[in-house]
Amino acid sequence: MDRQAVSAELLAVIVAMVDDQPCVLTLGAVPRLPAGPLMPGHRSLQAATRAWVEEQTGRRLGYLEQLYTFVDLDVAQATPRSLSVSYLGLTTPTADTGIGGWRAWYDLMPWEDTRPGTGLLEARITPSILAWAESDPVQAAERRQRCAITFGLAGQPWQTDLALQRYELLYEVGLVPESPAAWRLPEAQLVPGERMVGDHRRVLATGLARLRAKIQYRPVVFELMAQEFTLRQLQDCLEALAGKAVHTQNFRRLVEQQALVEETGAMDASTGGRPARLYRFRREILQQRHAAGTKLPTTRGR
Amino acid sequence: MDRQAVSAELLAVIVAMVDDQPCVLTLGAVPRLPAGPLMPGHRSLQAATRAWVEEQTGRRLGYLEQLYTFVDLDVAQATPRSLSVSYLGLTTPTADTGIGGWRAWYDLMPWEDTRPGTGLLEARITPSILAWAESDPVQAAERRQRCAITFGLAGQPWQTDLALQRYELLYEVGLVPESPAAWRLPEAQLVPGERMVGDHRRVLATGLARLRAKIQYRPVVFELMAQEFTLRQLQDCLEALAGKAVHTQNFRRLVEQQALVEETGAMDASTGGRPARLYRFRREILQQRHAAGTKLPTTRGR
DNA sequence: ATTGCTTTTGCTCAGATATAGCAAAAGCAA
DNA sequence: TTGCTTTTGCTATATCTGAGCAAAAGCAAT
Repeated sequence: MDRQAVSAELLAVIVAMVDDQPCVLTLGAVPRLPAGPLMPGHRSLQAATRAWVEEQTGRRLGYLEQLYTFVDLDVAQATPRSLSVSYLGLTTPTADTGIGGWRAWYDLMPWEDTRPGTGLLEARITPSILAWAESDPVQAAERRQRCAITFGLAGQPWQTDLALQRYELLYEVGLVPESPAAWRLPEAQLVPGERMVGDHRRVLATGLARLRAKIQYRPVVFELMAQEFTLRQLQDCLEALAGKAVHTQNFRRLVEQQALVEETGAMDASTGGRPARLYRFRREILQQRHAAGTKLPTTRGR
Repeated sequence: MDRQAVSAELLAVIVAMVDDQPCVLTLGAVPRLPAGPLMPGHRSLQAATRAWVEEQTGRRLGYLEQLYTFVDLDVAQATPRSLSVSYLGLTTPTADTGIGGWRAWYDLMPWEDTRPGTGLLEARITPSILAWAESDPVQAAERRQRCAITFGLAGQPWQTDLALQRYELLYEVGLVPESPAAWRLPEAQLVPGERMVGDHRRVLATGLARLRAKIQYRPVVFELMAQEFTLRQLQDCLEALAGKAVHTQNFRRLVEQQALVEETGAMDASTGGRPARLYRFRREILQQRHAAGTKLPTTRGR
């Protein structure tokens, strides 16, 4: 049997909030995700990932979940060469920066932040992808639909967890420099955002999408929060992760109703306005029921 | 660098409805999942899985999605030996059975079917796991909670998509024969259900859980249905997958409201009662919006 | 002290959804 | 025609959700 022996590599998307910005742990000048090969002595893929990240960054990891596995082909022979198993990890930032550094994930994919601001979508991306859609008369209708769904055009809602689909579309259109289709466009038209080594930006998009989806049905945000926090800080964190704003009062109602948090009794007066109560995550809830996440109150109006 | 070369194996949980029973494709006398190594010439993991399943069973696959990747350890040296990438696939059964055969998944894990019937849970499982919980005074409270959540005891609702957690609990308690803890119990106390090769039953549980979860937020059931079907057949299918019954009228309202299906105009008179309209899945919806799945109407009372 | 600004917190209201049950419609079989 | 089955339509009630108003509680400057 022509069974193929390949090397296996672990790849980690490690997320933390730094200065109220969602960041990802990267290494090197051209950013790359922490990674390392599977080696003898590793008892599991998860343990191996932990070991590599901790060795490369001097940081302890909390939450860690498997993302996706894909195969790297040998370019010349189109033969499997190595297997990459990617993981998503959540932590709180520590004082020492270790070897690696935190990089704001909206510097790496600015189009994922739709909070009031750049106008990047309207000004740059929408025209480009729509032009691409029309450029092939046969598939135009289908392509238009795809653009509308992934980027929330034509009355479609913006869906935060379609991050991967959006990256794939930009890649296909050639709007990111790492795409083979990028030569078709003048460099000035490319979408801003720092590129990464290999297909790491794609893996990052996968992690982003997974995190945004997961947050909605499992209480994982708290892995990113300090021990004590105000509801506003929690909201800011979720808004930063989702890249969109939510209705404050409804958000509070949702969180309190679910009994995800409890008051510590202390207050935080450094808010600039009325002092806010401090809360902590009720860890017991993980054992008391199969707790849901923090659904973001949506807006009706488009 | 002591980089480890391992072999990679693909493993597939292929599901179809056969005679209104959810079944999984297995091979061999002691059931095992279709599998095969990653080989030169395979362009992707997904393609490799397709190839293997089609070769081993002579069956074309429709939907296919990656489940999970884990590493098999060399028992003696605790060194990684091979990587298994598991997939979940959905099809409709064809007339020819190929080499493999369909096996009802509730024969493999009877406890996952809670529709009126066996009383397996109350009579056999609940007492055993509660006894296990109490057997360690220190962890008793915690264990009791875990049992209650995973198996829906003490007022907790039964959650269909905790199939993996339930299997893991049974494994830990030693109620399944493949568990190393099974020696502690007399064989008559073991939970019924055919065992599988290696840890395939665990992989099956993973697939089951994923399918049950996925059905709720993406319209994948239709991959298991015939071209045309009555709403009752659709409901039967979902009930069989979820292993629990739902309120018929509300189910119909949910499905129609979402515009997931459209009438074909034809009727099916073979129902035994009033003839039912035939429907088909509106495939367009996949392109028109990011369509949701068929949420199962819940019941308030426990 | 008062005014203005900010943020937190409490509350309400209308529209939408969900659960549950009643009952008629439409077939077959005895 | 009667009894049985399944499909289908409809309604009452409870709950949830989106949206907005406004008071409470701090700080800073006047």
